[in-house]
Amino acid sequence: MTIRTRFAPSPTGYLHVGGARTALFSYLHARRHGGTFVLRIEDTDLERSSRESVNAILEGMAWLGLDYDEGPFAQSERMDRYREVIDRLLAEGKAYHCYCSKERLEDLRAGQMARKEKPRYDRLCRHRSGPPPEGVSPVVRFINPAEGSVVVEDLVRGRVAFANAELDDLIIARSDGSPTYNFTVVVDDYDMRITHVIRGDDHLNNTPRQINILRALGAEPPVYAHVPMILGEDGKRLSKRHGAVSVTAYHDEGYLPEALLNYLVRLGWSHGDREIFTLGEMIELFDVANVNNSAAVFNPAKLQWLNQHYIKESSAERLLGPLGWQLGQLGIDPATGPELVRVIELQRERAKTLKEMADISAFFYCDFDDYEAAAARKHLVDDALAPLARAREVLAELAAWEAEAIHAALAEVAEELGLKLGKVAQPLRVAVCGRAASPGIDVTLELLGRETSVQRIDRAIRWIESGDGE
RNA sequence: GUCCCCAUCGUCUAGCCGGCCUAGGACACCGCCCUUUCACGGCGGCAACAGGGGUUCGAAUCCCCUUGGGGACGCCA
Repeated sequence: MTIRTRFAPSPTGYLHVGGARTALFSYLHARRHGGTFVLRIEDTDLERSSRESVNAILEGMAWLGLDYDEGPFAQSERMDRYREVIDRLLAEGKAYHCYCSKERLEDLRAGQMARKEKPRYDRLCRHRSGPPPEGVSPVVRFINPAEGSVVVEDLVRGRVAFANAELDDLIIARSDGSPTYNFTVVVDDYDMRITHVIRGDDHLNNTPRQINILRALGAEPPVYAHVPMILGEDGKRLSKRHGAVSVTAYHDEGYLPEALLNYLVRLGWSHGDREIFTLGEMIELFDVANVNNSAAVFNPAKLQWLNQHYIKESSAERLLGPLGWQLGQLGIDPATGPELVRVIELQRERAKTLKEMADISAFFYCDFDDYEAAAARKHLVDDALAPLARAREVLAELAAWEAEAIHAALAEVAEELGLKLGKVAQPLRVAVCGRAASPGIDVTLELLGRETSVQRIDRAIRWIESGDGE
């Protein structure tokens, strides 16, 4: 039998890193075994679902490169099918109408909590006789076995047993007739012939209910694998207040999808001491059975390290698109300055994100407004006037405008003035970049071009002379 | 509260079918080196088996309890 996995997000927001990780695991499991990866949109809650969220999820998946073989299927388009199965369960006496009001249900719950019991439906309507109450649209409840237990043989958790006595008759259709989550999941996984359900830990408790429904339908349950949750730094479930959690936010912040994927796969899974995996390597090595069983704290610093790693390892061509996009966000058109590939080669080891790379490379393409305060205070001082002026003269006359010649010229200026190279290079750097950090001053000047370099040196000299730094 | 799950450095983890562990790697952090700045790189350092009982010649590894954390308990998914 060929393996079929699925990712089934509900479109109530953006693709979350937690969701992305379960998607990745499901994807890897399918790919690893030459199976099929299905994408299903769980939008039975029309109130909270939106088209924008669906698009955001699709975009996130595409950016990460998690391609699916079937779907996206929308549950909202399968309502007839759910209705059909509900009717069948009703007809077979495996489900019943419940007329209990929300108020009664709330009171019931409150009373049980007060008695330190687990809140569950008391099955009043299951044993109700006589004509149905007037004017009440009932919900449909599934008849859960009252005794015995359900054993889940979970691929990551191992054997987990739940007593049926802990479960109640859950609602499978609302009073408006629409089906609920635990029911649609079951019907879909069944209809779509899903063999392996890989999902978040938070669904482990739903599993026995789903298995019971599956059995009532005469179906064999799939294999389950419940992967641990991702927590924030405070140990609480990861959410927006922990910072960026949506996949697109990471794109916007200048992360490479390969870095996010690599980070995510190492959250709960490992292969010896290895840290770096390409998607292809993950497919080759990943095994859900090796997924950890404890929750993991999301660590942005490590993600950043991986991102920097991939920035360093990628070809300059690979970074062209993403960096161009970042520059565009700054209102810069890369065509107006030095060749982007050359800039990338100079900056790739100096940035943890592409956004940062755009920030520190902007000066190549447009004039900056102000000098970085600390840098100017330290380097654009009276003592810098002489080296700046001399460097300006020499550079303006330089025969060949290329790094080697520039370096030689600056070294000569330093020697001539009896200064260390740093005393020449640093003021120059601040003059042309606006900050005290940049690639080597020689290549920086080369890429910037003679005209711009000289202009900016003049500007710095005027700035010092006018005492703007005082 | 009830049920379910989890528990190795600050974080991700290796180890987990017991001895090779004076517990390994990575991130972060701290030093040193390289150096025209910032990075990169190199070298070194700090730092953990939650606690208590068992089982055993021997436990991070197996069992139990405690504690701590997470999750579920909805006409949300």
